[in-house]
Amino acid sequence: MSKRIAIVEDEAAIRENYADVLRSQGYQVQTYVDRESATQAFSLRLPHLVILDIGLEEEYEGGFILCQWLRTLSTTLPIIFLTARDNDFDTVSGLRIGADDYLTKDISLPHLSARISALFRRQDAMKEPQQEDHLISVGSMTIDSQRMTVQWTSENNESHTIDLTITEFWMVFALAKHPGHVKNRTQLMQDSNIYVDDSTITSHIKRIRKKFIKVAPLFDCIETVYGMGYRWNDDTTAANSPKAL
Amino acid sequence: MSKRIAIVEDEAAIRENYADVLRSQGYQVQTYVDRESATQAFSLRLPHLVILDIGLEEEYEGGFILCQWLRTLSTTLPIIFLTARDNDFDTVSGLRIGADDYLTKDISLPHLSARISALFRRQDAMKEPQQEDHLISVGSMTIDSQRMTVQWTSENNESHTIDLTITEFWMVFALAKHPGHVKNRTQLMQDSNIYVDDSTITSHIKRIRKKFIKVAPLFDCIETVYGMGYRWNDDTTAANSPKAL
DNA sequence: TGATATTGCCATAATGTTGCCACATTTGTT
DNA sequence: AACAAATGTGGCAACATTATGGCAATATCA
Repeated sequence: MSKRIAIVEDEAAIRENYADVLRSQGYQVQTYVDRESATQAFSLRLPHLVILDIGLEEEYEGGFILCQWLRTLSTTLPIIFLTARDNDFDTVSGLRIGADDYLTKDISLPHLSARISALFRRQDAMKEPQQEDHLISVGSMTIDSQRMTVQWTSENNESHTIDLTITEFWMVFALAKHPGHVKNRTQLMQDSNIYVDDSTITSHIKRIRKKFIKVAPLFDCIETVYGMGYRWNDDTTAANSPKAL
Repeated sequence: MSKRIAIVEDEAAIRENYADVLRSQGYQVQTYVDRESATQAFSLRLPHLVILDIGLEEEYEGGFILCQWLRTLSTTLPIIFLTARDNDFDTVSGLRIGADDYLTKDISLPHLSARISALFRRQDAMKEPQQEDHLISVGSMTIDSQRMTVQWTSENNESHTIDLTITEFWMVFALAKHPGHVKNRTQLMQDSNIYVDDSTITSHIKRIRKKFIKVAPLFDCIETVYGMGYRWNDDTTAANSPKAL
């Protein structure tokens, strides 16, 4: 699932040099010699980043044309010009046309690679800015109500997805929404939109615990409060809890 | 509503020069001399873009520190380093720290201004949903919403056209637009502009899957979420881990 | 117009989920 | 310690949802 980078450059030596370096950084790199082959490939599938030379063989401004055409396809695709020409006029034109960066070929490879990862960093950061609403984090657990998924991050920082059914999901949701608060069986039923026998709630809790323990053997966030119901104990809550029985 | 740009720079001449130029471009510009005053102002309200000098009076690396601090406040705020130092080491460090661009002070003003507007253009483009984009790539799939075509690129890098009907196309589009998000049957109906029996949605999914599997036998991007609906599982989405808050 | 493609829906099979029971275990009380 | 109440566990049947193949109705196109 690494990012795909496309390089459009007519000079073979430069092209392969950059391609090799980027491949060694873990990117998937495809190279194109002229505008035509690039156009053809891009209309089938867009890469995650395009690096363009301006002059392409006969086409003195082939890169510019390609950039403009790409921008009609996607307004968000990152485009970098990488060219021998070093003059403000070209730079400004390139940026105006919709490039995200404009670099000259005397750039060092670490520098290029740093700019690329900065561009990707920015893109990833922008991807989900307003996602906060659907995300609820409690201790090691993250609930996403849009994806309807629950993720558990273990101590070694690996994150596992807990595969819950709808009823189980709503029950975890109800418990985790107010960590430390005891919910009795009636409340849990209401929150999960079911009306059933008390024993059924017990069964659900049983299955939920089992699913969590499967990926986190030490899981004990669902505490049973004898005679009252259940309570979600996140790691921090447990530490701050004054009474231990 | 014009964008607010903050400049943090200790040399008065340079500071005012840039500020004037940017103001003439229609931006609201605030200037700060040292890290302390900038920190104070940013705590109250973040600008839309920050331009930083690295060396601030006594603080040789004040800009770096400020950048790191800003990144803890916002991962998306555009930050540009503008400095006299011209060496790769600083550039790469700056970009690593989370800057979006790193420019030297000998840059021409039109060039600077072009870079700023390119940065804003990118930000604005990412804010809007991909509605505008004709081409959307999700994992191995590329959707052309104008030509209403879907391409699938297999592992051996061959690309196949998936021949979908209009209804099927809208359904794939609706699912792939938010990879990982669960869509129930009602939502799918709305997105596909049809109002039919639930079972009909099941049938459509069946036919869509069949068509994908015909060219990609291992296709399993459409996951059924029992009792909730369907979800498009992009290869990259699965690896998405929850972020720390 | 006929030929073809698309669509909605049904019957049936396959699968996933839920509710609850019997029994074991724990907890709180006398 | 003895007891009653509450909870944990495994399992299973009932139920709900989805998958599949097929067919008729409708739409589309040559």
